[in-house]
Amino acid sequence: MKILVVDDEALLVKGIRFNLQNEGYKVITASDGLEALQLVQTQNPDLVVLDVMMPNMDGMTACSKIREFSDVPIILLTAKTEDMDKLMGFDHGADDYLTKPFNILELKARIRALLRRAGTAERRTPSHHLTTGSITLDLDGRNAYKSGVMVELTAKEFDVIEFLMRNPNRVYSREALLDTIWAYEYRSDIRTVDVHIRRLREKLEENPAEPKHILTKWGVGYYFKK
Amino acid sequence: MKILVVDDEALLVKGIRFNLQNEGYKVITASDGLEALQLVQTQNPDLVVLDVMMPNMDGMTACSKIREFSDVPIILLTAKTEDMDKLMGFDHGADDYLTKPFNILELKARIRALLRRAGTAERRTPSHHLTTGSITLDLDGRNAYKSGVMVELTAKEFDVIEFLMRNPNRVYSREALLDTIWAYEYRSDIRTVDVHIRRLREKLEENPAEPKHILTKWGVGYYFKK
DNA sequence: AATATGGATGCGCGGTTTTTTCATGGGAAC
DNA sequence: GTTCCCATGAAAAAACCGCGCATCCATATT
Repeated sequence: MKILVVDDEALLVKGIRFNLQNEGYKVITASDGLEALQLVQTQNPDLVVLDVMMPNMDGMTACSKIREFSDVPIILLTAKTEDMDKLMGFDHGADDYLTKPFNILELKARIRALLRRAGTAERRTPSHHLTTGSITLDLDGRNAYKSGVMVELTAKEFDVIEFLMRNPNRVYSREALLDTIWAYEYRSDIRTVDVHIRRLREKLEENPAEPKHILTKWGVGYYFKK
Repeated sequence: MKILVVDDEALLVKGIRFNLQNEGYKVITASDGLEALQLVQTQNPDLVVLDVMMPNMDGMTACSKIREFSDVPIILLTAKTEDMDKLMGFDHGADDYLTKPFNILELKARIRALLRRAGTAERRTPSHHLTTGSITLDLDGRNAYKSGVMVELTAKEFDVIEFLMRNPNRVYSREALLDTIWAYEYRSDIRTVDVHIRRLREKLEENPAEPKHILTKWGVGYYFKK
């Protein structure tokens, strides 16, 4: 079981890490919301402990954003009880809350409870997502997430990346892509595929010039590397 | 249990907050009727304590307006016993009344009683509402509320928005909407969907030209963003 | 029965966004 | 070094949506 702990107070994180590792959990850490978002995406933890007060992106916002693409159980930490009130009002999608300073035993108990619940209880509305590395497709909303940040895709762009991600590590010629994705539409120029690949790289790759997932097979076509 | 306390006398609010928090309740506050209306809408408290004399919108009016879209228990506070007589005459939908100055112990007792009663009553007749942001659907009355203000919807309009709000963040093509909402009726023109979406935006969005919830997914269809 | 009213539907124009096409330069393969 | 092949920028072409307005239809009113 892998737990992501997010807080900008290094000492507190160190303490939690020590305690949870003693309990047999794997622990990864982040010090702000943005980092947290990326780690949830790339490391796929089984549970997240998230502080509310943080630089870059606060815990509430991070929580909402994580919920856009993941159902991982989340525990929010807050410093004051008054903040807690505010927290409870809005639906950030957190599963549990804890006020600082807290008893480490209580945190451990709540983690156990949540993991048990997540393991048995049926998920809320089963969300339809497709994830590889830092790229996630939201099949319902027809959008993508790059390191947890939403990226809007056009209709054709989505069709192309969905097909490639559903059949990873497999090379498709431009003709094949036109046949499957453009199907019975007017048969367009073969270079059209290139342009869509370019747009996808611009939107989804960290460095579009050196793509890590949306790759070219020279003289053959394109493929999605998992 | 979350309680909304509404009064323009800051000192009194502070006192009530202190006492109720000691009792283990979460407390949120407002200083006039308008603010109260919004908080009931967005924060969904379990009980409301409402002063009658207030700027912007008095407690009686606020009470009536809250009743249009919520069954939350309400306790009205009034300064003079004479006003109380008047109050009792009209039906504002309040559940209990208290004359200032009151004993804090009495307020606490009445809150306990109301919450207990609501706890059992709610299980029998759950109120049917669907809320996101400033938009609320009244499933029984088949009307909508925009920031607490009632908006009349026609039959088809209600069908469309109800379906979209029950399945938020999910894109539906016009065909899919016609199939599910228009079901077995005569299959109308695909543009019909556009027109209903337009009407809904005019009625429910703050700025219909820049909708925040009822959104278009270019080349695909429409969706309700939560 | 005739008329009025309000909702649902159909159509087309104009502006916007997406998709496709095209030209050019730079890399990869041999 | 030569020959393909692909990436990139720009711009044309096509597709699509929003909106006003006309029409159809059902129900209520007189």
